[in-house]
Amino acid sequence: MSTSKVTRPTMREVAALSGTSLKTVSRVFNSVATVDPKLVAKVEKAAKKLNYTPNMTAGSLRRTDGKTNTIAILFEDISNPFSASLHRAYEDIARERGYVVFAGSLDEDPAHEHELVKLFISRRVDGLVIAPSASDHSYLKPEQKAGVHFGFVDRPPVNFAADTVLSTNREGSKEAVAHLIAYGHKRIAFIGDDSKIYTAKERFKGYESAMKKAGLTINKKHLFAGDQSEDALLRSLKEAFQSPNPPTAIFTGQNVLTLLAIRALKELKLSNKVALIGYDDIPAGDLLSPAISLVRQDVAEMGRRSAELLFRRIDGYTGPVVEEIVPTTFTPRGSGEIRPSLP
Amino acid sequence: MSTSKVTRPTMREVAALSGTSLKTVSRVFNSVATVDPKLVAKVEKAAKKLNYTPNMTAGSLRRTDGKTNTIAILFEDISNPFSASLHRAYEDIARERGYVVFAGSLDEDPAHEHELVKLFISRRVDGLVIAPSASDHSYLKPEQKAGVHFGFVDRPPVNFAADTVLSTNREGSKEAVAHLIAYGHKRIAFIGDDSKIYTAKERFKGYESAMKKAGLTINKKHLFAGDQSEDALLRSLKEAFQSPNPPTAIFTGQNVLTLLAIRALKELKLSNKVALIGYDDIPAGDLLSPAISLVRQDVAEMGRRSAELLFRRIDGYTGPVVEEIVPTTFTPRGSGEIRPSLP
DNA sequence: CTGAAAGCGCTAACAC
DNA sequence: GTGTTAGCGCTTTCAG
Repeated sequence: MSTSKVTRPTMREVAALSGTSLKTVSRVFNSVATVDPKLVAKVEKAAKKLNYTPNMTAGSLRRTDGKTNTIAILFEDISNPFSASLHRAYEDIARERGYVVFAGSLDEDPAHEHELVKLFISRRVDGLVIAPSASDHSYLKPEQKAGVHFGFVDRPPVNFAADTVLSTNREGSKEAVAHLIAYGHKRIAFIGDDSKIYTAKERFKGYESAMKKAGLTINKKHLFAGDQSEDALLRSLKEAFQSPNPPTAIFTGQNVLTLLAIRALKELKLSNKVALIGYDDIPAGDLLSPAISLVRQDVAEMGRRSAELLFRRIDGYTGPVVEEIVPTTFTPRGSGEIRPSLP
Repeated sequence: MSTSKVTRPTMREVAALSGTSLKTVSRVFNSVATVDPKLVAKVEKAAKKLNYTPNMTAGSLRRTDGKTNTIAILFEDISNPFSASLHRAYEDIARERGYVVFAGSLDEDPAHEHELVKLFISRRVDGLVIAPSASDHSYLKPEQKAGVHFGFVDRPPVNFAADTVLSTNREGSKEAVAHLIAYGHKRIAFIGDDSKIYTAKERFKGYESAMKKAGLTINKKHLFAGDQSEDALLRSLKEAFQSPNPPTAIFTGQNVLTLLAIRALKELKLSNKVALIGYDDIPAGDLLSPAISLVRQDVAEMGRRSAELLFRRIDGYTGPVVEEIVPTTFTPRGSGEIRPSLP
């Protein structure tokens, strides 16, 4: 299979056809004001005739600032709703500035992260936002020194300094669990992600701290890790509810786990008996019976803030690194307001 | 705000430090087998010391095939689950080949489409996949002639020829509506997107054809367009159900509209009285009461097929343009199996 | 206000 | 096997 060569007109050809010089064409396409309108017209006519499109990559190669007007975002999985919403926020801000955005999925794999960062840097992106899976980011230091701008979102970097946007993981979780306690619950189960993940750790700490503050002891049998298979988790959840002194409420540390808990309660016919609050929004959560009470993150705002911090760096700002915290909102909708039905 | 200059080592510097030539360094980084292992080691050592990263954009500028190892995808809204799933499918196939992907949202705006296409072409992407909002794609012809490869997904191009992947919009809708009819429904409402959109038109045709085949007349008062505000649609839906001879079933032509219908039925307390089938998957659809019957598209498969077609072109294939159709699956789950409760 | 020459970082072509 | 020279399409610099 022969590989078809791309043939495109160059500025030189536009210059030749319009009877001007290469540099004049360059000026026209860069909107330099001091070009004779007559020449502008000639150039534009020739460009149109040849269907000329400037080659930005060639331009940025020679340009003093070296900018490619390109950023990259690296998320756990670009197809999950959280990542997809973030992505859109970056796109919107990028577009305002004529920037274009690369996206890649990390799948919780540090090797993956390294590889993608390298790939994007070899394309000379101006900035890179990461919701990291690697647990050490010192490998980015030379890149940062070389002028690449970094930002972190959802999870902070380790051994590395860059602007970061997080949400109130711990406080939001604490508030939710305190809410359950206020409704009379004493045996509250926690389902969390792999505790290696920053957000999972923080959310657990929130749960722990609310329990401690209320003088409640945590039953280790009521702690579930989401790093096992769905089936296994579903099974052990059901088991817990069929044991003596079962939990009367559940707090889930992430949206996929919330869906899992809903499924388990539904199968056990306990949906209206056991209270449930989930961290993170789930689609159609208000249409379920009962409607699901949630700790919601303002994902769009996180993206916007993070994008703005990144572009500020790209624009040359060299002030100290900042960490911004976007507040979560507790949204009672029914499932979190069920009172304990067991002693 | 001064713009910080990016300073990166070049092949020339690596050559100098390693005591070899520019070309040897190039060979090492392109894994040319015929380089003396001793020189390879020297080059690699120097590269590491300088933290050298090859500049792919400079490389593709000079390279004969001109490839940038970059593709772009243009979807309605990258944050919606359909687009996000497609996106992931392209990413996975792109990654296998060292390709990287740009993504952009069109927001049903042809001007937007033009602008983004231009932006991506100026970055010299090797291929471009569009789920189009423009109604005329003849503007792409010169680009195609110049060597850019195009693909279409979800909706076909107009006045333009390129590989296209669609799903069985019409047949899938027809099957769903026939299913409702088989359950005894005669007054079936249709909620569809703006009829300017290809998929909306096709899905309506499927509905129409099932109704016709069963000898049923379509009541225009039971046809709803999704191009109005959510509130307005919700209001007119409720009105229809409070009029004489209300619909006993609903078929919705898209996932957002399905959610809207669920909400309306819930507010009217008709969830268990009126049948509902939606086109497209909705998250947590199996957790609702009743669980929602759906016409599901195999989004990942659509993405995969489309990506493969695109890369085949990028690899030099010049055969005739193809249109591939990915079948939908009707999934009964409860809401579509409710029998008419009214005469 | 316009243009000619140089060169961004790399690969192609051809020498050695 | 290795190095030299030219040049991809553009912007910069500087002379006119």
